[in-house]
Amino acid sequence: MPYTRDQLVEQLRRHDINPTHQRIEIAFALYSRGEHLSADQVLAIVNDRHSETSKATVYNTLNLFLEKKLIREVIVDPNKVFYDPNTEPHHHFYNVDTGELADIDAAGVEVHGLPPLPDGMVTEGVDIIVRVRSR
Amino acid sequence: MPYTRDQLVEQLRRHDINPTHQRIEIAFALYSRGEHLSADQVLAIVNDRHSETSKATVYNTLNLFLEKKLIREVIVDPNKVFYDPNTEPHHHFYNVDTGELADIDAAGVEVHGLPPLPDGMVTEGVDIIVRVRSR
DNA sequence: GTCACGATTAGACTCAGTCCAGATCATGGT
DNA sequence: ACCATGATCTGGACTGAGTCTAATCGTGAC
Ligand SMILES: [Mn+2]
Ligand SMILES: [Mn+2]
Ligand SMILES: [Zn+2]
Ligand SMILES: [Zn+2]
Repeated sequence: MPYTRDQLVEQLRRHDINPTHQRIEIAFALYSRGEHLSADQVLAIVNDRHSETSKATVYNTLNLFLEKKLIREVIVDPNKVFYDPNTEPHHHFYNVDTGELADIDAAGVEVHGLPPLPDGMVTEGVDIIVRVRSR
Repeated sequence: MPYTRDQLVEQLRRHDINPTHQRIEIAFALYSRGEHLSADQVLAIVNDRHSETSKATVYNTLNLFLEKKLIREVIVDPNKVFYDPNTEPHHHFYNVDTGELADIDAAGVEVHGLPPLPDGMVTEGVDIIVRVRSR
C-alpha cells in the first residue's frame, strides 16, 4: 500500500505508459489511498495544493489507465463512474445510503448455477455487487 | 408476457399509482416487450405513432415506478440507466460489445464465501453481472 | 360553472464526460 | 546551444442524460 512515486513510475512503464508528471500524480492519488475515486475526486486531490492538472487531462489519463489495464472502473452509481486501483478479480459492497464502496476479495467467493452462455459468447468477468444499507 | 392495458391498469392500482394515459403507455412499453429499456428508448416507443408524452413525464413516471417498485433499474452502462420490468430477484448477462442485457433467473444461482457484513449493515440485494463478449 | 389538486408540459438548467485546436514539453539530432 | 518533431497538456466549447420550474391541463367535487 505505501506506494512511492518511483514505484509508480515503474508500474506505469510496465504498462507501456509514458510516466509524465500528471500521470504520476493521478496514479499516486489512486494507489496511495487504495480507494475507489470518481474523476471529480481525482481532479480535486491532484489539484489540492496548487492547480497543476486540467479536467481534460484527468479524463484522458483515467481512460488511458483503463485501456492499459492499470485500473478498472466500477459502475454502481448512476451519476458517476468510480475508478479502482485494484485490478485483481474482486467484488464490492455498495452502501446505497452513503455511496461507499468496499472490496470483497474474489478468492473464496464462488457462484454456482449460472446458466450456460449463449453460443459463441465468452465470459469477460463476473461482477458481484452486494448492496447494503446502514440498518 | 402478453399484457393487456387493462391488466396493467390493475397492476398500477395495486402499486398505488393513479393510472393515467401516459403511465399506462409507459408501463405497456416496458411490460409488453419484457425488455430492458433506457429512458430514451421508452420515450421513442411511446411517441412512435404520434407524440403524446414529454421527456419530463417519461422521467417522472420511471422514477415513480421505481419508487413504487413496479420496475427496477440496472446500472451497467456508464452512459445510461436501464429500466427493468422484471422485479423478481434475478441477475444479468451484459454483452459489452452490443450493450444487450439478458436476464438470469436467480433461482438456482448460489453465491458462497461472501464475507460477513460490517456490523449494523443489512443486505438489500446481491446483483451479479456476467460480462460477455461476442467471441 | 367554479374550485382544487394532481398530472403533464416546454424549455431552461445542471453536471459528467468528450472534443478540439492551440500551447507546452521532452527528446534527439545537428 | 539550437531547432525539429511528436507527444502531452490545456481552456473552453460542446454533448447528452437527467432534473427543475413555472405554467397549463383534466377531472371530479361542490
Ligand atoms: Mn507538483
Ligand atoms: Mn394514444
Ligand atoms: Zn474495488
Ligand atoms: Zn433484468
